[in-house]
Amino acid sequence: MPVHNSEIAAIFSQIADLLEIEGANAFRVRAYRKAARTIRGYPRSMGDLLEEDRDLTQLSGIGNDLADKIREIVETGDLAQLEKIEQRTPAGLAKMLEIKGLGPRKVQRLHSDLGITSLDQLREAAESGQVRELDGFGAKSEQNILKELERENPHAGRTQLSVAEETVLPLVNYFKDIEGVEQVEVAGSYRRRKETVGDLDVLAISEARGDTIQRFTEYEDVVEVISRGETRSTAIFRSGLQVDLRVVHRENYGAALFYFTGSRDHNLAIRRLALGQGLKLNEYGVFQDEECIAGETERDIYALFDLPFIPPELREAQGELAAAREGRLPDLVTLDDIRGDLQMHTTDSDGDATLKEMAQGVRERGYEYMAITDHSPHVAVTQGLDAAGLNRQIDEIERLNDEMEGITILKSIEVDILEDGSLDLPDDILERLDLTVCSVHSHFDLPREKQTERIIRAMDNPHFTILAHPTGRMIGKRPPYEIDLEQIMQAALERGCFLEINADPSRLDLNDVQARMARDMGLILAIDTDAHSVPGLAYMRFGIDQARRGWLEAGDVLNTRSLSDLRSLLQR
DNA sequence: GCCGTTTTCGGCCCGACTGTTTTCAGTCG
Repeated sequence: MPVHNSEIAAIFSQIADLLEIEGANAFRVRAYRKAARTIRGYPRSMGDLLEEDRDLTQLSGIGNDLADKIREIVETGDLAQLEKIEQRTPAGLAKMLEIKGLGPRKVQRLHSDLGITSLDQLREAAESGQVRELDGFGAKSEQNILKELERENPHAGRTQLSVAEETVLPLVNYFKDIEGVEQVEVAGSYRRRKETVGDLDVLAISEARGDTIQRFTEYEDVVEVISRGETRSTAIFRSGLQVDLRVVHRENYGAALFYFTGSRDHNLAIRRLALGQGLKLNEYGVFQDEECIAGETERDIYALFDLPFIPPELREAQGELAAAREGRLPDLVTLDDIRGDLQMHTTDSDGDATLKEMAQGVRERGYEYMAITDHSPHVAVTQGLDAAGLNRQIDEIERLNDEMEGITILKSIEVDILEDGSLDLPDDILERLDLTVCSVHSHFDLPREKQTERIIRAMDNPHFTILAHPTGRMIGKRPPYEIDLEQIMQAALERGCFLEINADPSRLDLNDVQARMARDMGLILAIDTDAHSVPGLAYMRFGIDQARRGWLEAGDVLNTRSLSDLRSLLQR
């Protein structure tokens, strides 16, 4: 059973938590956390890298020590060091860190003074009033612990970007109407357009800071105010999301925006540059001694270090600084570059709108072309099209193409890749199509090698065009199936096939890291909405976000091509 | 535990807010 990167990362995170509770060197703790982040976000499995005899110390934050530990976990599924630590410091203590207000020092005190090792014991101690007697604790912190234990993990997990938008866009509008508020922007991972956000960081320029904070805490969606100071406030919203507001002066706005956009690692890298030049960088600006020498715009800050503006989507400490320094930042794809949408459904299978309604919807978005991709019969619940149904649809598309101006409808199908790698419809009907979008909707649990072979065998079919939602993952709901993506991408390159970034915000598949891997290999990706309704066509922008996070330029995207260029690329 | 245009040793980000204090430690982002 191969060990997943996420499992290795979880072991390192656990070690970091327990070491921190023990009071270990904070930088050692940080090293484990950084390694966990690197491994969790790495596109290929550590096991594969080791099998290829690759040097793991090339990875950011991995030295000889941690490389050995990764090897041990891959080979044995476990790490002896962790078991040793857990003998001293019970694993349950790490769980207590998840309670807001409890950090390593307080958890350590609960353990050493009261012998608490689990959340249940913590609850008992708090209920019996023992906690308030401890040094550094009081009645309020005891109350807080009980309250946090009552919550059913409202903060646990991350929220889909599209869902977070529903909370934050009305808030931004609310601020725009408040007198004295000059500007409002959402920073954090939201601005970096990460597929999920933990909390929301809202930044406002106002000279009436106290008043702005006050209005924030009165906002109709706020159910609980966690903190309220002179420059910032934190509140829980009805959706369960935590929103942090910072109110700053105009002259500090760029520094604050930079600081709160992150990522943390990107900020640290820039801060190191500052330190190297004898400067200090904080959320108020860049300081030479006491004098602020930049801070009003982000551009000013980057310029101070001879760097161009780095788009937020790239600020993940994944080589963007080196690229910026060497003048090879990508010219990222934008929504305006998109000329068509190559996956969508109609009432002929499981869509809500008719073919004509979808065509009108696409035309209104200003695209030149679109592909209709209803399901094939194998996905029985969607009432997919059999050969006869598809033939009828093809005729209708031809009629519509004659009738409608300003849009070209391409004939296509989302055809199932069956367990043995064959496609769900016969070649003589696939031949009539302009392209196919091929996907896995069954047998998700095949072993990795089998699943990979299945998909590559499907690509051997000359009618195979685009591999749709290549990993099958649903954000927060379903993990990706086991495949060797690099091998699949290589196979696609060799056969003139394409992979998709599915723009549905609950899929976003390929993800950012995988999209970048494709780009690095020279593979062209399609960004498709997979819309099942006319409003669903608007999902394109989430796909663009993900593509930008994957460093894609317009040339890396299939559906930025003109129709005639597209047609020639579709010839295998 | 990592890392190196200042370093193979000695650095490793820093300010706001809360609660428990009586001048500050701990937590958070």
